[in-house]
Amino acid sequence: MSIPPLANAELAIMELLWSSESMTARQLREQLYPGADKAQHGTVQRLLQRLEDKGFVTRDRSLPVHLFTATLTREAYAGSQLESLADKLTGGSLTPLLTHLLGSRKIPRDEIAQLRALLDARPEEDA
Amino acid sequence: MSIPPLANAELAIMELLWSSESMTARQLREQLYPGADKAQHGTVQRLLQRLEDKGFVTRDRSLPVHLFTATLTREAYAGSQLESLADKLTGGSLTPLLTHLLGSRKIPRDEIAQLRALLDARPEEDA
DNA sequence: GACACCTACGACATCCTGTCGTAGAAGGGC
DNA sequence: GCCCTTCTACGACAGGATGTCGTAGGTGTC
Repeated sequence: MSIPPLANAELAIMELLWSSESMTARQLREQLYPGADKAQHGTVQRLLQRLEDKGFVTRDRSLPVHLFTATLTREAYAGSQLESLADKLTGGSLTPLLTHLLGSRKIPRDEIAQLRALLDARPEEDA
Repeated sequence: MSIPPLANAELAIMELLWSSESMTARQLREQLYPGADKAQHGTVQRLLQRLEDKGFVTRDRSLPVHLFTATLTREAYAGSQLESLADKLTGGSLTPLLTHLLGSRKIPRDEIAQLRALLDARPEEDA
């Protein structure tokens, strides 16, 4: 169930797919390599295929020009990576991760309010 | 300021250093490769040197047998990795990371209580 | 039929990681 | 003083992941 991490170029593609439902390889290439004339066709294609192999994107093969879509939301991916991090470093517990950040006050106040709201939205668990 | 991630073997060494102030290379080797007689000397030494190059450990060179110490606490490392994750995926904001986990109720109830306590311990930020 | 565009995929250079082997320095026992 | 053991320093290497490119082959349009 653990979702593998994405490398930079792969993540860049996912960012684009997350921002717009589905895209063709050409659209992706134009976004990622603006000045590219011919060469980077293969690069984008390769990255997309590897992302497909890893299960991060699906392609609609019924069209002559495939349409690529992300299978995970950014939130789901981010959440799974957070989970991996917690498993690897703090035995799955989130508290130690946040403790340090809160202690060094790197978290702005409105973030804290949001987090509190998140916790408050959960079902009650007293004692 | 971003702290690079650690690979598995490197992390294993850091785990040991985090658990006991400082250790010699021999102690580390005995923990990591219990049955090893001769070979893995170099491996541990190499890993330690690379960790030193990256700034994760310091060694006391004044002794004939060097003493290795972690320069970061586990919490600091974990926090920085969490920060990197947030920067890379959600523009530095933690809320989207936690939203998904909370929504899929992967967080046990006592964790939530701890998190709430963490937030409550912060200086008040009303409005 | 010719051309343009697409997909599929092999190949490659590069980097990182974990591993090992060897060379040299330092200390202890006799 | 000499030898043996243990340590450090570091070059070298295999494997995997990543990003890149090039080429072969299909499909559509004019």
